[in-house]
Amino acid sequence: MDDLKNKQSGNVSEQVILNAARDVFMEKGMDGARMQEIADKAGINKAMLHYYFRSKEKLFDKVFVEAFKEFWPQVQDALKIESPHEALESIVQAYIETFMEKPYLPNFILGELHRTPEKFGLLMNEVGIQPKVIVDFLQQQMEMGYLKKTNPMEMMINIISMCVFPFAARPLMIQLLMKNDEEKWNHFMEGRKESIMNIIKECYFIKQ
Amino acid sequence: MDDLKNKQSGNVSEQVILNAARDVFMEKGMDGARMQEIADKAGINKAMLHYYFRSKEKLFDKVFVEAFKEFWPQVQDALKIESPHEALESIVQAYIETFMEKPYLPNFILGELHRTPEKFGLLMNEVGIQPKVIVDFLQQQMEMGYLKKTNPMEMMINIISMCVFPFAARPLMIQLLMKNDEEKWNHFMEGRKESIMNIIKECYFIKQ
DNA sequence: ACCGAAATTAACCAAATGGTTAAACTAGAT
DNA sequence: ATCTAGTTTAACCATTTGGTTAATTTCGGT
Repeated sequence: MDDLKNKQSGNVSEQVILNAARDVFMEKGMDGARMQEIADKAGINKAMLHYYFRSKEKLFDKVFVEAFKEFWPQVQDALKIESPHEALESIVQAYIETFMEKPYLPNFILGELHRTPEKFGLLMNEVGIQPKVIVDFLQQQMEMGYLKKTNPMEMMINIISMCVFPFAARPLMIQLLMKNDEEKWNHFMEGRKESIMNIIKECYFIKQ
Repeated sequence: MDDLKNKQSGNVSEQVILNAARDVFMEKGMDGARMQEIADKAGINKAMLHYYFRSKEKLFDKVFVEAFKEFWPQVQDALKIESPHEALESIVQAYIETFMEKPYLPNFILGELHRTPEKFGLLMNEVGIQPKVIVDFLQQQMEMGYLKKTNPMEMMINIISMCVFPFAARPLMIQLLMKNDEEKWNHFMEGRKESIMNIIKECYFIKQ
């Protein structure tokens, strides 16, 4: 009856809760999420949520940090590549592929960012995020003559904008541009990896 | 004592409520907003909200449609200009300037978009929004040889992404890139009107 | 001065919601 | 078998929240 309930090992339940919490928080945001819904999705009693994570806010923070940790390293790793072309290609790929797998993530982060901007800085530190690494990387490449000399911050914002914004506007795009065909959107985003690289090449790489 | 209370004229109170509701909904979103806070900000009794707008949802919808109506026409008007260069410049300006005045608007819209994607299509119709007009415009210009022949949808997404995304990520940018200096961010966005145009020119205009 | 309709308020209500508690259960150690 | 510490649950609680009601006020028209 109570099929695969894993009693003995406490940390299993903890992970079950975190998974359920991630799903619900990602979809509804902090304000829209309900502890009961998380408990239901985890298949446990609501009191367990508080037993493992004291409060809704604590649970949310854990989910938030975990989500962030899941995607930022991929961006950071991309910068370890020497060739600027490959590095930028990796960044574009990291953003688009990570978010293709977790389409709710961008809006989740952006929403939370507006809800509690103060808390955000602290959490960023905890995860060790420093957008300056991208700016610095671009600046270096410019100074070494591998990229056109422009404003590196502007360049970073442009690249991230083109990668991330479509995810933020995804439901709108699917409805109004893709005639409700999700697959069409996925296909579009697949192609964008290359098409964004073309823009980057045309605008930022030195033609020879 | 009760200074400038405007009793008799119903539509005045109605507008007072709508203004307060706009402020609160924009900042907190539908889920985070509280009817009491709206009433307080409007300086009236909570029951008045329901007297004029039946329910929270009805009030929210009104605010949402009104907000949308406020900015979309500016985008649409920009397309009436013949010269593609000036038209695109107007679009970039319309987005950036509108959102500079209402920095919460993008996140408000994007958040709602994820909360109730279904409702969104209906509201879009009510306001008369049709992103296809931009795509069509670009396609025309390409066929007439004024713009490079590329995927017009992709081009539109790129332009809108570069214009709008920084607003969605505004608190993050201010904290991590601007050292909490909001004015610096405003200055950055001022400059972006031109810098985005440069990208557009380089990638999409035909060089002669 | 008075009437009636619209506007406004205080008090109230039911449901939802985050959180708590005390008791019961589980499993490994002795 | 029993003890104990960690786990799980049902029932409960206080507060919040959207919404309602009935009475009162306001004000233009007569």
